[in-house]
Amino acid sequence: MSNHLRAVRGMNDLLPADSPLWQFFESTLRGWLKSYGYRELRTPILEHTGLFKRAIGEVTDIVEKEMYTFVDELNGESMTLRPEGTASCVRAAIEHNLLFDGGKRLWYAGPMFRHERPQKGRYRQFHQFGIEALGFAGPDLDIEHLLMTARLWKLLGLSDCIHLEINSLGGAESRARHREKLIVYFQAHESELDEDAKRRLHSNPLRILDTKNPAMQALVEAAPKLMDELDEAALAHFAAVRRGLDDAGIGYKINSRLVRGLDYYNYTVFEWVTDRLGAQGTVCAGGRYDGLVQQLGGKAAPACGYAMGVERLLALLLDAGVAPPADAPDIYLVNVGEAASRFAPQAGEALRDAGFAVVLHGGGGSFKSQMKKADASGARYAMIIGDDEAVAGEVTIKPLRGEGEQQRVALAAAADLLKG
RNA sequence: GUGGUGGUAGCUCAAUUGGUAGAGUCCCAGAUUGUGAUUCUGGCUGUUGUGGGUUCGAGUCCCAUCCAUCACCCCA
Repeated sequence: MSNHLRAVRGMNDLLPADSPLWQFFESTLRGWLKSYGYRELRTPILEHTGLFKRAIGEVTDIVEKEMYTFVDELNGESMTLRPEGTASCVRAAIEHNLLFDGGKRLWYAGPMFRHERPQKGRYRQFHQFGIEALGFAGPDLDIEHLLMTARLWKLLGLSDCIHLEINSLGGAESRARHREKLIVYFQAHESELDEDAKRRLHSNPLRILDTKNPAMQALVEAAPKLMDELDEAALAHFAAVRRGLDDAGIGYKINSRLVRGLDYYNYTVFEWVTDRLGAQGTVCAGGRYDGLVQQLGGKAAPACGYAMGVERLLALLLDAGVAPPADAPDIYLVNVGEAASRFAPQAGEALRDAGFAVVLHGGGGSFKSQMKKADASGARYAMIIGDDEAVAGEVTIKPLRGEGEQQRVALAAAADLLKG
């Protein structure tokens, strides 16, 4: 541990002791996704830098200072490790004409990369799971996404600690109008702005609304509201989304300051947040991005989607005391002696043929130490083979967990004995 | 990227005003020469995150650096 070889900062090893929780999470997701008819899309982890600049927005923090961008020395191209999943999905959908016969429901999962200062729930390589519904207009897919996430929290047992916040950003014209009014408003109060706000005044005035500075709360409260700029279509869309939530009995809070960090969003945006993870409380977030497909060179198509942070959800599961059982074989095969060590692999294969998970003791050792390993493995049964069993073609089966006597039987009868 | 706190055995932690680094657990062996999980006995494990400095002497004080953590920032 004291040597100089370490993982890169902010990038973590996932150890065998951690993987049962990941596997529980992933298998829960697979069943849930299937129940909504979503299909997996896998894209490369590396893309041309231009994709993210165009999709996410040149002046966002992600593009300005958080991307792992480098020049491929072999051909001079600028490459970027993906900081999020939506851009790649849309790129792939356009490239392969996935929308030629109508809308598509897609999901993806995998590592994303952002060069941020690590803290709990925020890593430089982190994992996202996300959904994109491409080619669907109208509020029905927005509603579907909110209902399905609510169902997932229930499946995971997290409903009590996650709550929903929604907002509508309206269309591009509304946002442009609002932006101008904001700039005028904040310029009139420039002396009251803090450093961050001054910096954002022209680059991203919407984000000033998000400030946590208590001294600016009153100023922000009185700022022009985006909601006042929404046109009829946007208001109707938002009303329909809210009605869908009401119909489903899902509680939510309208947060007029909720703005997403990526430029491509319009209309509905939402975040599922928790108060149990400190500053990194957003566990799932997304919204509608009707302009992105066309913006990236495809035929215009409406779309919406969301992503969730896997590490954050796993932290919540851990916090909630969810602990899937560790991996354990059905049978641990103890073998002592030369004849036994030749017979043991055959016995192992025979039991695997019958569907059992069998760990063969390796590396020799005394009978006693092998029994200790058998117990520590978590196996339900120890299968014991000594030289006398081996010569007779028999095995001794000893239950390690419950009651029951050990029995010695012919190998051919062992599977039936264990099943009965 | 900015500021605060912290790093001692695989794990959880201890070490009086600077005086040769310790316990539990884990692991290994034995008590029981073919029977685990309990008990008893014995044993192994460290460049005190790393590199410098002050000092007769540094886990302890100083500087730098790395990592973690909390907040900011950002966002999943």
